[in-house]
Amino acid sequence: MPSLHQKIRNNIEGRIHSGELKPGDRIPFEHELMAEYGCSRMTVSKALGALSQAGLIDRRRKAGSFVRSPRLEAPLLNIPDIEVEVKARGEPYRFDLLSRSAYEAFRPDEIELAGKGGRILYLSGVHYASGRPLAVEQRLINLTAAPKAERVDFNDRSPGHWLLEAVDWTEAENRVSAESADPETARLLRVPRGHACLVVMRRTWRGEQRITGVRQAFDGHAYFLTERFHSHRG
Amino acid sequence: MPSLHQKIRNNIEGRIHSGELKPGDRIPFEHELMAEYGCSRMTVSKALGALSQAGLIDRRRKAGSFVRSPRLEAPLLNIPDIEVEVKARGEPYRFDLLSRSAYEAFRPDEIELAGKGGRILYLSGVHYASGRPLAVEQRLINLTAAPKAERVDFNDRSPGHWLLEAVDWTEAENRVSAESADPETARLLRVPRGHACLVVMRRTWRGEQRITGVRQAFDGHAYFLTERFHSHRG
DNA sequence: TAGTGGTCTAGACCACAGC
DNA sequence: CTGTGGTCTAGACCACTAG
Repeated sequence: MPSLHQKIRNNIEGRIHSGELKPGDRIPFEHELMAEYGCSRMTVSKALGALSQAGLIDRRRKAGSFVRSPRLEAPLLNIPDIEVEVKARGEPYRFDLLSRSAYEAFRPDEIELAGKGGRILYLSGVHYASGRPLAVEQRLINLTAAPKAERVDFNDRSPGHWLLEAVDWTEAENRVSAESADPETARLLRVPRGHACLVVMRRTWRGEQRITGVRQAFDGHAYFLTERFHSHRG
Repeated sequence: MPSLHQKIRNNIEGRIHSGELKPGDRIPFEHELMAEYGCSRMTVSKALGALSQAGLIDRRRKAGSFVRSPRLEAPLLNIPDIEVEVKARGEPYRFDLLSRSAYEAFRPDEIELAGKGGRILYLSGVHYASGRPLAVEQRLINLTAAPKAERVDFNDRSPGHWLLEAVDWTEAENRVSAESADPETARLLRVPRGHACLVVMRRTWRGEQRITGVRQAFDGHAYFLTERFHSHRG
Protein backbone atom coordinates (compact mmCIF):
# COMPACT_ATOMS: atom_id res chain seq x y z
CA MET A 1 0.00 0.00 0.00
CA PRO A 2 1.74 3.16 -1.13
CA SER A 3 1.78 6.05 1.30
CA LEU A 4 -0.21 9.17 0.60
CA HIS A 5 2.73 11.28 -0.46
CA GLN A 6 3.76 8.45 -2.80
CA LYS A 7 0.28 8.43 -4.29
CA ILE A 8 0.39 12.17 -4.89
CA ARG A 9 3.83 11.85 -6.39
CA ASN A 10 2.90 8.91 -8.61
CA ASN A 11 -0.23 10.69 -9.77
CA ILE A 12 1.61 13.82 -10.87
CA GLU A 13 4.50 11.81 -12.29
CA GLY A 14 2.03 9.82 -14.36
CA ARG A 15 0.38 12.94 -15.70
CA ILE A 16 3.77 14.25 -16.75
CA HIS A 17 4.88 11.05 -18.46
CA SER A 18 1.53 10.62 -20.19
CA GLY A 19 1.88 14.06 -21.70
CA GLU A 20 -1.16 15.48 -19.92
CA LEU A 21 1.25 17.86 -18.20
CA LYS A 22 3.91 19.21 -20.53
CA PRO A 23 7.14 21.07 -19.87
CA GLY A 24 6.29 24.56 -18.69
CA ASP A 25 2.84 23.65 -17.42
CA ARG A 26 2.01 24.67 -13.88
CA ILE A 27 0.92 21.91 -11.54
CA PRO A 28 -1.68 22.66 -8.85
CA PHE A 29 -0.65 24.79 -5.89
CA GLU A 30 0.06 23.08 -2.60
CA HIS A 31 -3.19 24.34 -1.08
CA GLU A 32 -5.13 22.97 -4.05
CA LEU A 33 -3.54 19.55 -3.63
CA MET A 34 -4.28 19.72 0.10
CA ALA A 35 -7.95 20.10 -0.74
CA GLU A 36 -7.84 17.47 -3.48
CA TYR A 37 -6.29 14.81 -1.25
CA GLY A 38 -7.68 16.06 2.04
CA CYS A 39 -4.29 16.10 3.72
CA SER A 40 -1.92 18.51 5.39
CA ARG A 41 0.48 20.76 3.59
CA MET A 42 3.55 18.83 4.82
CA THR A 43 2.36 15.74 2.98
CA VAL A 44 1.87 17.62 -0.25
CA SER A 45 5.19 19.33 0.26
CA LYS A 46 6.96 16.00 0.66
CA ALA A 47 5.54 14.74 -2.62
CA LEU A 48 6.44 17.89 -4.55
CA GLY A 49 9.83 18.05 -2.90
CA ALA A 50 10.61 14.55 -4.13
CA LEU A 51 9.51 15.46 -7.66
CA SER A 52 11.70 18.52 -7.49
CA GLN A 53 14.68 16.50 -6.30
CA ALA A 54 14.07 14.03 -9.10
CA GLY A 55 14.29 16.92 -11.55
CA LEU A 56 10.75 16.55 -12.84
CA ILE A 57 9.44 19.89 -11.63
CA ASP A 58 10.74 23.32 -10.85
CA ARG A 59 9.34 25.17 -7.83
CA ARG A 60 9.25 28.97 -7.58
CA ARG A 61 7.93 31.02 -4.71
CA LYS A 62 4.84 33.03 -5.47
CA ALA A 63 4.69 31.51 -8.95
CA GLY A 64 4.04 27.84 -8.31
CA SER A 65 5.51 24.53 -9.48
CA PHE A 66 6.19 23.85 -13.14
CA VAL A 67 7.03 20.81 -15.23
CA ARG A 68 10.69 20.90 -16.20
CA SER A 69 12.28 20.12 -19.52
CA PRO A 70 14.46 17.03 -19.51
CA ARG A 71 17.49 17.77 -17.46
CA LEU A 72 21.14 16.86 -17.57
CA GLU A 73 22.28 14.10 -15.33
CA ALA A 74 25.69 13.04 -14.27
CA PRO A 75 26.85 9.84 -15.89
CA LEU A 76 26.27 7.49 -13.01
CA LEU A 77 26.21 3.76 -13.34
CA ASN A 78 25.60 1.32 -10.64
CA ILE A 79 24.98 -2.32 -10.13
CA PRO A 80 21.22 -2.40 -10.28
CA ASP A 81 19.85 -3.45 -6.91
CA ILE A 82 16.40 -4.78 -7.72
CA GLU A 83 15.30 -4.61 -4.10
CA VAL A 84 16.22 -0.94 -3.86
CA GLU A 85 14.68 -0.10 -7.23
CA VAL A 86 11.37 -1.72 -6.40
CA LYS A 87 11.17 -0.08 -2.99
CA ALA A 88 12.08 3.28 -4.52
CA ARG A 89 8.95 2.99 -6.63
CA GLY A 90 6.96 2.56 -3.45
CA GLU A 91 6.11 -1.07 -4.15
CA PRO A 92 6.52 -3.98 -1.75
CA TYR A 93 9.45 -6.23 -2.59
CA ARG A 94 9.92 -9.94 -2.02
CA PHE A 95 12.59 -12.48 -2.93
CA ASP A 96 11.73 -16.15 -3.08
CA LEU A 97 14.62 -18.56 -2.89
CA LEU A 98 14.07 -21.56 -5.16
CA SER A 99 17.22 -23.54 -4.64
CA ARG A 100 20.50 -23.36 -2.84
CA SER A 101 23.56 -25.52 -2.83
CA ALA A 102 27.25 -25.27 -2.07
CA TYR A 103 29.79 -27.40 -3.86
CA GLU A 104 33.22 -27.53 -5.43
CA ALA A 105 33.75 -25.66 -8.71
CA PHE A 106 33.32 -28.05 -11.60
CA ARG A 107 32.12 -26.43 -14.82
CA PRO A 108 34.50 -24.08 -16.68
CA ASP A 109 32.53 -20.98 -15.63
CA GLU A 110 32.61 -22.14 -12.03
CA ILE A 111 36.37 -22.70 -12.17
CA GLU A 112 36.80 -19.27 -13.73
CA LEU A 113 34.87 -17.88 -10.77
CA ALA A 114 36.36 -19.74 -7.85
CA GLY A 115 39.49 -21.43 -9.18
CA LYS A 116 40.22 -25.15 -9.25
CA GLY A 117 39.02 -26.73 -6.05
CA GLY A 118 37.31 -23.50 -4.95
CA ARG A 119 33.92 -23.67 -3.37
CA ILE A 120 30.78 -22.22 -4.96
CA LEU A 121 27.43 -21.19 -3.56
CA TYR A 122 24.66 -21.55 -6.10
CA LEU A 123 21.40 -19.68 -5.57
CA SER A 124 18.32 -19.31 -7.69
CA GLY A 125 15.17 -17.39 -6.95
CA VAL A 126 12.56 -14.93 -8.07
CA HIS A 127 12.25 -11.20 -7.41
CA TYR A 128 8.70 -9.95 -6.85
CA ALA A 129 7.32 -6.42 -6.99
CA SER A 130 3.83 -5.94 -5.57
CA GLY A 131 3.48 -9.70 -5.54
CA ARG A 132 4.13 -10.08 -9.25
CA PRO A 133 7.27 -11.78 -10.53
CA LEU A 134 9.74 -9.31 -11.95
CA ALA A 135 12.88 -11.31 -12.55
CA VAL A 136 14.31 -14.80 -12.30
CA GLU A 137 17.85 -14.98 -11.00
CA GLN A 138 20.57 -17.58 -11.01
CA ARG A 139 23.70 -16.73 -9.11
CA LEU A 140 27.08 -18.21 -8.37
CA ILE A 141 29.04 -16.83 -5.43
CA ASN A 142 32.72 -17.46 -4.91
CA LEU A 143 32.84 -18.62 -1.29
CA THR A 144 36.54 -17.83 -1.09
CA ALA A 145 35.73 -14.18 -1.74
CA ALA A 146 32.55 -14.09 0.32
CA PRO A 147 32.73 -16.87 2.92
CA LYS A 148 30.04 -15.23 5.04
CA ALA A 149 27.51 -15.97 2.34
CA GLU A 150 27.38 -19.59 3.38
CA ARG A 151 25.87 -18.66 6.73
CA VAL A 152 23.31 -16.18 5.36
CA ASP A 153 19.67 -17.13 5.07
CA PHE A 154 18.58 -15.98 1.61
CA ASN A 155 15.02 -17.22 1.93
CA ASP A 156 13.74 -13.69 2.19
CA ARG A 157 16.70 -11.52 1.22
CA SER A 158 17.89 -10.53 -2.20
CA PRO A 159 21.37 -12.05 -2.59
CA GLY A 160 22.42 -9.07 -4.71
CA HIS A 161 21.35 -6.64 -2.02
CA TRP A 162 23.23 -8.57 0.62
CA LEU A 163 26.36 -8.84 -1.51
CA LEU A 164 26.43 -5.11 -2.27
CA GLU A 165 26.39 -4.39 1.43
CA ALA A 166 28.62 -7.19 2.60
CA VAL A 167 31.36 -7.44 -0.01
CA ASP A 168 33.54 -4.70 -1.51
CA TRP A 169 34.07 -4.92 -5.23
CA THR A 170 36.29 -3.03 -7.61
CA GLU A 171 35.09 -3.93 -11.09
CA ALA A 172 31.89 -5.07 -12.68
CA GLU A 173 30.74 -6.04 -16.16
CA ASN A 174 27.18 -6.06 -17.41
CA ARG A 175 26.08 -7.94 -20.50
CA VAL A 176 22.60 -7.21 -21.73
CA SER A 177 20.80 -9.34 -24.29
CA ALA A 178 17.33 -10.51 -25.25
CA GLU A 179 16.19 -14.11 -25.11
CA SER A 180 12.99 -16.02 -25.50
CA ALA A 181 11.68 -17.43 -22.27
CA ASP A 182 12.35 -21.13 -21.85
CA PRO A 183 9.49 -23.10 -20.28
CA GLU A 184 10.90 -22.91 -16.76
CA THR A 185 11.59 -19.18 -16.90
CA ALA A 186 8.18 -18.57 -18.48
CA ARG A 187 6.46 -20.45 -15.68
CA LEU A 188 8.30 -18.53 -12.98
CA LEU A 189 7.71 -15.15 -14.59
CA ARG A 190 4.12 -16.09 -15.42
CA VAL A 191 4.53 -15.17 -19.06
CA PRO A 192 3.88 -17.25 -22.18
CA ARG A 193 6.58 -19.54 -23.49
CA GLY A 194 8.83 -17.74 -25.91
CA HIS A 195 8.04 -14.36 -24.40
CA ALA A 196 10.84 -11.82 -24.90
CA CYS A 197 12.99 -11.45 -21.81
CA LEU A 198 15.66 -8.91 -21.05
CA VAL A 199 18.65 -10.82 -19.76
CA VAL A 200 21.36 -9.17 -17.71
CA MET A 201 24.50 -11.13 -16.99
CA ARG A 202 26.86 -9.53 -14.55
CA ARG A 203 30.26 -10.41 -13.24
CA THR A 204 32.03 -8.63 -10.39
CA TRP A 205 35.62 -8.58 -9.22
CA ARG A 206 37.61 -7.48 -6.23
CA GLY A 207 40.99 -6.88 -7.74
CA GLU A 208 41.91 -10.08 -9.59
CA GLN A 209 39.48 -12.17 -7.59
CA ARG A 210 36.02 -12.89 -8.88
CA ILE A 211 33.16 -12.40 -6.42
CA THR A 212 29.94 -13.36 -8.14
CA GLY A 213 28.32 -14.05 -11.45
CA VAL A 214 24.61 -13.61 -11.96
CA ARG A 215 22.06 -14.05 -14.71
CA GLN A 216 18.81 -12.15 -14.32
CA ALA A 217 15.93 -12.60 -16.74
CA PHE A 218 13.28 -9.88 -16.67
CA ASP A 219 9.91 -9.79 -18.29
CA GLY A 220 10.84 -7.65 -21.29
CA HIS A 221 7.53 -5.83 -21.11
CA ALA A 222 7.80 -4.98 -17.43
CA TYR A 223 11.36 -3.82 -17.15
CA PHE A 224 13.84 -1.74 -19.01
CA LEU A 225 17.23 -0.28 -18.37
CA THR A 226 17.71 3.43 -18.72
CA GLU A 227 20.91 5.39 -18.78
CA ARG A 228 21.31 9.04 -19.36
CA PHE A 229 24.56 10.83 -19.87
CA HIS A 230 26.13 13.88 -21.39
CA SER A 231 28.66 14.41 -24.08
CA HIS A 232 32.32 14.78 -23.24
CA ARG A 233 32.47 17.40 -25.97
CA GLY A 234 29.74 19.50 -24.37
CA MET B 1 22.59 30.23 4.82
CA PRO B 2 21.88 26.53 4.52
CA SER B 3 18.76 25.28 6.25
CA LEU B 4 19.03 23.12 9.31
CA HIS B 5 18.14 19.86 7.57
CA GLN B 6 20.77 20.71 4.97
CA LYS B 7 23.35 21.26 7.69
CA ILE B 8 22.54 17.90 9.24
CA ARG B 9 22.71 16.22 5.86
CA ASN B 10 25.97 17.91 4.89
CA ASN B 11 27.51 17.04 8.23
CA ILE B 12 26.73 13.33 7.92
CA GLU B 13 27.61 13.25 4.24
CA GLY B 14 30.98 14.79 5.07
CA ARG B 15 31.67 12.21 7.75
CA ILE B 16 30.92 9.45 5.26
CA HIS B 17 33.11 10.84 2.50
CA SER B 18 35.94 11.58 4.89
CA GLY B 19 35.93 7.95 5.96
CA GLU B 20 35.02 8.73 9.57
CA LEU B 21 31.85 6.73 8.93
CA LYS B 22 32.49 3.56 6.96
CA PRO B 23 30.11 1.23 5.13
CA GLY B 24 28.14 -0.73 7.69
CA ASP B 25 28.58 1.84 10.46
CA ARG B 26 25.43 2.97 12.21
CA ILE B 27 24.76 6.68 12.24
CA PRO B 28 23.10 8.27 15.30
CA PHE B 29 19.42 7.56 15.90
CA GLU B 30 16.93 10.24 15.05
CA HIS B 31 16.34 11.07 18.70
CA GLU B 32 20.07 11.47 19.24
CA LEU B 33 20.32 13.88 16.34
CA MET B 34 17.30 15.76 17.68
CA ALA B 35 19.21 16.34 20.91
CA GLU B 36 22.47 17.14 19.12
CA TYR B 37 20.90 19.79 16.89
CA GLY B 38 18.11 20.83 19.22
CA CYS B 39 15.43 20.40 16.61
CA SER B 40 12.29 18.38 15.98
CA ARG B 41 12.19 14.86 14.64
CA MET B 42 10.71 15.94 11.30
CA THR B 43 13.80 18.00 10.58
CA VAL B 44 16.14 15.13 11.32
CA SER B 45 13.90 12.80 9.33
CA LYS B 46 14.06 15.07 6.30
CA ALA B 47 17.85 15.07 6.38
CA LEU B 48 18.12 11.29 6.75
CA GLY B 49 15.41 10.72 4.16
CA ALA B 50 17.40 12.71 1.63
CA LEU B 51 20.55 10.71 2.42
CA SER B 52 18.56 7.53 1.98
CA GLN B 53 17.13 8.64 -1.35
CA ALA B 54 20.63 9.57 -2.47
CA GLY B 55 21.68 5.99 -1.70
CA LEU B 56 24.22 6.94 0.95
CA ILE B 57 22.50 5.28 3.87
CA ASP B 58 20.13 2.42 4.47
CA ARG B 59 17.39 2.81 7.07
CA ARG B 60 15.93 -0.11 8.99
CA ARG B 61 13.21 0.03 11.61
CA LYS B 62 14.25 -0.94 15.07
CA ALA B 63 17.86 -1.25 13.93
CA GLY B 64 18.80 2.26 12.85
CA SER B 65 20.43 3.91 9.83
CA PHE B 66 23.60 2.51 8.32
CA VAL B 67 26.18 3.70 5.81
CA ARG B 68 25.78 1.89 2.53
CA SER B 69 28.48 0.47 0.31
CA PRO B 70 29.62 2.96 -2.29
CA ARG B 71 28.11 3.30 -5.71
CA LEU B 72 30.01 3.32 -8.93
CA GLU B 73 30.74 5.76 -11.62
CA ALA B 74 30.86 5.09 -15.29
CA PRO B 75 34.22 5.80 -16.89
CA LEU B 76 32.60 6.56 -20.21
CA LEU B 77 29.37 6.01 -21.98
CA ASN B 78 28.88 6.58 -25.61
CA ILE B 79 26.33 6.38 -28.32
CA PRO B 80 26.93 3.05 -30.03
CA ASP B 81 27.80 3.56 -33.68
CA ILE B 82 26.82 0.32 -35.34
CA GLU B 83 28.86 1.05 -38.45
CA VAL B 84 32.02 1.58 -36.40
CA GLU B 85 31.37 -1.46 -34.23
CA VAL B 86 30.88 -3.79 -37.17
CA LYS B 87 33.95 -2.53 -38.99
CA ALA B 88 35.96 -2.81 -35.76
CA ARG B 89 35.19 -6.53 -35.79
CA GLY B 90 36.65 -6.69 -39.28
CA GLU B 91 33.31 -7.39 -40.95
CA PRO B 92 31.91 -5.56 -43.96
CA TYR B 93 29.11 -3.15 -43.09
CA ARG B 94 26.12 -2.06 -45.11
CA PHE B 95 23.07 0.10 -44.44
CA ASP B 96 19.95 -0.31 -46.55
CA LEU B 97 17.53 2.57 -46.54
CA LEU B 98 13.94 1.33 -46.61
CA SER B 99 11.96 4.55 -46.50
CA ARG B 100 12.50 8.24 -46.20
CA SER B 101 10.13 11.16 -45.82
CA ALA B 102 10.12 14.71 -44.54
CA TYR B 103 7.01 16.25 -43.06
CA GLU B 104 5.61 18.50 -40.38
CA ALA B 105 5.55 17.17 -36.80
CA PHE B 106 2.19 15.62 -36.08
CA ARG B 107 2.23 12.86 -33.47
CA PRO B 108 2.99 13.78 -29.83
CA ASP B 109 6.45 12.24 -29.99
CA GLU B 110 7.18 14.17 -33.15
CA ILE B 111 6.03 17.44 -31.57
CA GLU B 112 8.16 16.66 -28.54
CA LEU B 113 11.10 16.26 -30.92
CA ALA B 114 10.66 19.19 -33.27
CA GLY B 115 8.07 21.43 -31.64
CA LYS B 116 4.72 22.43 -33.06
CA GLY B 117 5.08 23.14 -36.77
CA GLY B 118 8.66 21.83 -36.77
CA ARG B 119 9.82 19.65 -39.65
CA ILE B 120 10.80 16.01 -39.24
CA LEU B 121 12.91 13.67 -41.34
CA TYR B 122 11.81 10.07 -40.95
CA LEU B 123 14.20 7.30 -41.95
CA SER B 124 13.98 3.56 -41.65
CA GLY B 125 16.48 0.95 -42.70
CA VAL B 126 18.49 -2.14 -41.88
CA HIS B 127 22.07 -2.51 -40.67
CA TYR B 128 23.98 -5.47 -42.13
CA ALA B 129 27.17 -7.14 -40.93
CA SER B 130 28.80 -9.54 -43.37
CA GLY B 131 25.63 -9.42 -45.42
CA ARG B 132 23.44 -10.61 -42.58
CA PRO B 133 20.84 -8.30 -41.02
CA LEU B 134 21.90 -7.09 -37.59
CA ALA B 135 19.38 -4.41 -36.68
CA VAL B 136 16.27 -2.65 -37.91
CA GLU B 137 16.21 1.06 -37.31
CA GLN B 138 13.51 3.70 -37.31
CA ARG B 139 14.65 7.25 -36.82
CA LEU B 140 13.20 10.71 -36.50
CA ILE B 141 15.48 13.69 -37.05
CA ASN B 142 14.59 17.21 -35.98
CA LEU B 143 15.34 19.21 -39.14
CA THR B 144 15.53 22.43 -37.15
CA ALA B 145 18.46 21.01 -35.24
CA ALA B 146 20.06 19.25 -38.23
CA PRO B 147 18.88 21.01 -41.42
CA LYS B 148 21.73 19.51 -43.45
CA ALA B 149 20.21 16.05 -43.01
CA GLU B 150 17.60 16.84 -45.63
CA ARG B 151 20.26 17.04 -48.37
CA VAL B 152 22.16 13.90 -47.35
CA ASP B 153 21.79 10.67 -49.31
CA PHE B 154 21.32 7.93 -46.71
CA ASN B 155 20.99 5.11 -49.25
CA ASP B 156 24.39 3.79 -48.28
CA ARG B 157 25.27 5.63 -45.11
CA SER B 158 24.24 4.91 -41.56
CA PRO B 159 22.18 7.89 -40.38
CA GLY B 160 23.56 7.44 -36.87
CA HIS B 161 27.11 7.55 -38.12
CA TRP B 162 26.44 10.69 -40.15
CA LEU B 163 24.68 12.40 -37.23
CA LEU B 164 27.50 11.68 -34.81
CA GLU B 165 29.94 13.34 -37.18
CA ALA B 166 27.74 16.21 -38.34
CA VAL B 167 25.82 17.31 -35.27
CA ASP B 168 27.10 18.07 -31.79
CA TRP B 169 25.05 16.68 -28.96
CA THR B 170 25.16 17.35 -25.25
CA GLU B 171 22.83 14.76 -23.71
CA ALA B 172 21.60 11.34 -24.61
CA GLU B 173 19.33 8.77 -23.06
CA ASN B 174 19.27 5.07 -23.85
CA ARG B 175 16.38 2.83 -22.99
CA VAL B 176 16.97 -0.88 -23.37
CA SER B 177 14.19 -3.44 -23.36
CA ALA B 178 13.26 -6.79 -24.87
CA GLU B 179 10.40 -7.29 -27.28
CA SER B 180 9.05 -10.03 -29.45
CA ALA B 181 9.60 -9.44 -33.12
CA ASP B 182 6.53 -8.22 -34.95
CA PRO B 183 6.03 -9.74 -38.42
CA GLU B 184 7.69 -6.85 -40.24
CA THR B 185 10.73 -6.75 -37.99
CA ALA B 186 11.00 -10.54 -38.12
CA ARG B 187 11.01 -10.48 -41.92
CA LEU B 188 13.68 -7.80 -42.08
CA LEU B 189 15.91 -9.50 -39.50
CA ARG B 190 15.24 -12.91 -41.05
CA VAL B 191 14.22 -14.40 -37.73
CA PRO B 192 11.02 -16.21 -36.76
CA ARG B 193 8.01 -14.22 -35.69
CA GLY B 194 8.02 -13.65 -31.94
CA HIS B 195 11.79 -13.98 -31.76
CA ALA B 196 13.28 -12.08 -28.82
CA CYS B 197 14.76 -8.77 -29.91
CA LEU B 198 16.92 -6.38 -27.97
CA VAL B 199 15.41 -2.95 -28.45
CA VAL B 200 17.39 0.23 -27.87
CA MET B 201 15.53 3.51 -27.89
CA ARG B 202 17.73 6.55 -27.80
CA ARG B 203 17.02 10.24 -27.59
CA THR B 204 19.63 12.97 -27.94
CA TRP B 205 19.67 16.64 -27.07
CA ARG B 206 21.77 19.70 -27.80
CA GLY B 207 20.99 21.82 -24.75
CA GLU B 208 17.24 22.05 -24.53
CA GLN B 209 16.78 21.16 -28.19
CA ARG B 210 16.08 17.63 -29.27
CA ILE B 211 18.14 16.29 -32.17
CA THR B 212 17.00 12.78 -32.93
CA GLY B 213 15.08 9.83 -31.60
CA VAL B 214 15.82 6.31 -32.78
CA ARG B 215 14.54 2.81 -32.16
CA GLN B 216 16.88 -0.02 -33.04
CA ALA B 217 15.77 -3.64 -32.83
CA PHE B 218 18.56 -6.22 -32.78
CA ASP B 219 18.38 -9.94 -33.13
CA GLY B 220 18.61 -10.83 -29.45
CA HIS B 221 20.82 -13.83 -30.20
CA ALA B 222 23.28 -11.94 -32.34
CA TYR B 223 23.89 -8.83 -30.35
CA PHE B 224 24.41 -7.77 -26.79
CA LEU B 225 25.44 -4.66 -24.99
CA THR B 226 28.43 -4.77 -22.70
CA GLU B 227 29.66 -2.27 -20.21
CA ARG B 228 32.45 -2.57 -17.76
CA PHE B 229 33.21 -0.15 -15.00
CA HIS B 230 35.07 0.40 -11.78
CA SER B 231 34.11 1.19 -8.23
CA HIS B 232 35.48 4.50 -7.05
CA ARG B 233 36.53 2.89 -3.81
CA GLY B 234 38.98 0.50 -5.37
C1' DT C 1 7.65 -6.68 23.39
C1' DA C 2 9.97 -2.55 23.03
C1' DG C 3 12.28 0.68 20.11
C1' DT C 4 13.08 2.24 15.65
C1' DG C 5 11.84 4.52 11.42
C1' DG C 6 7.51 5.90 8.33
C1' DT C 7 4.01 8.79 8.02
C1' DC C 8 0.90 12.45 9.03
C1' DT C 9 -1.29 16.62 11.32
C1' DA C 10 -2.42 21.51 12.23
C1' DG C 11 -0.56 24.82 13.10
C1' DA C 12 3.60 28.69 12.60
C1' DC C 13 7.05 32.14 10.84
C1' DC C 14 9.96 33.50 7.15
C1' DA C 15 12.04 34.51 2.43
C1' DC C 16 11.22 35.56 -1.87
C1' DA C 17 9.20 36.81 -6.19
C1' DG C 18 5.37 38.54 -8.70
C1' DC C 19 1.87 42.12 -8.98
C1' DC D 1 1.75 44.30 -0.71
C1' DT D 2 0.23 39.52 -1.35
C1' DG D 3 0.63 34.76 -2.14
C1' DT D 4 3.71 31.22 -2.86
C1' DG D 5 7.00 27.81 -1.42
C1' DG D 6 10.77 26.72 2.44
C1' DT D 7 11.26 25.48 6.77
C1' DC D 8 10.20 24.04 11.32
C1' DT D 9 7.53 22.41 15.57
C1' DA D 10 5.46 19.27 18.97
C1' DG D 11 2.91 16.32 19.05
C1' DA D 12 0.55 11.52 17.20
C1' DC D 13 -0.32 6.74 15.51
C1' DC D 14 1.35 2.93 12.85
C1' DA D 15 4.55 -0.80 10.82
C1' DC D 16 8.15 -3.31 11.15
C1' DT D 17 11.75 -5.90 13.35
C1' DA D 18 15.51 -7.08 16.42
C1' DG D 19 16.04 -9.10 20.71
